[in-house]
Amino acid sequence: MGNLDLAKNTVVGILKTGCKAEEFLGNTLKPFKISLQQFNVLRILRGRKGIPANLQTVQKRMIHKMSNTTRLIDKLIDKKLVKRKICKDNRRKIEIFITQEGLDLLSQLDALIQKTEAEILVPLSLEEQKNLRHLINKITLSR
Amino acid sequence: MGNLDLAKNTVVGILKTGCKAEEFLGNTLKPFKISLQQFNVLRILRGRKGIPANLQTVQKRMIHKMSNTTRLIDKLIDKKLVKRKICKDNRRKIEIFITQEGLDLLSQLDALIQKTEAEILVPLSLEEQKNLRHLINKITLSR
DNA sequence: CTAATAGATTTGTATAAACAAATTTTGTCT
DNA sequence: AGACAAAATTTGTTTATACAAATCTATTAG
Repeated sequence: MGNLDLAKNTVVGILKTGCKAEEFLGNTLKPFKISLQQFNVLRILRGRKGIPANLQTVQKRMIHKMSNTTRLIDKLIDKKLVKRKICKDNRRKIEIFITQEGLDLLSQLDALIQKTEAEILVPLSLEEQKNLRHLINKITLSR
Repeated sequence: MGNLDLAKNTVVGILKTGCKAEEFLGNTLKPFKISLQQFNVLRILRGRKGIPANLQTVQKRMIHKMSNTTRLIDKLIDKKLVKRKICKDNRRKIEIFITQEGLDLLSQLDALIQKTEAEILVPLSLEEQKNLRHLINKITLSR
């Protein structure tokens, strides 16, 4: 393959791969009635191990930078997967926690998601996966 | 970097890179009031060089597999960038063409998009870009 | 302490997408 | 030709997203 349209082909490939990953992960999550974005927020909150997060913190770590995190959290609260808590003491910004129900759901999903990730990457050897991760990190970490 | 969470990190990286590309391209297109998906459909139609496409054909080549291509095309028709044509002769499926206005818009966008693609890939050398394209193709072409 | 300001969060509204069902078209068989 | 089955397209409805404006919180200056 030549490199006449290298950048174009590469970018289109990036988009397609992203779509494929979203599709696969979305399908895995569908039976559990949560979206990929909601799932990622849950994982962010779990990663904080009890330390509360405010909206801003969550937003910064989100993969999909959407303009409206409030409503996404609202959805998770409706599903009892997340709690909003207001510290009356210092009236700080609202703090967000994952509930036990949320943690349970995540631990149920962990294996399934891992399987899906493997499915997405099955065309690549371990060496190739490392290589891909390295190249991709160069792109995403260069903000 | 270890490979304990290799698959997970790689997939998250894929998602992030995809989002970054969508963001950059979307921002480039914003002043022109068309979405990335609409832009890609226009490019698909241009690529057919006058040969009409039916919905199915377009849908198959689309990067973002969405459930409703009809309305996306409707939007493009509203903007006069695309035409729907019905061959009365054989009553075939509806055929879709890009208009001159659509072609003009694309040729206006070509340079800008090329610049944006370069921007996205700027952290990578040419060799790395080729490498990335190769790895990514393995993933997307393995359906 | 109060006002002003900047930053964070929420709300309102318009637009787009997902999903399912209905309609239309195409191909095949009798 | 007519009827059925399969595929393609459209439409209705619900849900999610984008964007802008409004509200609220905390911080700083007077």
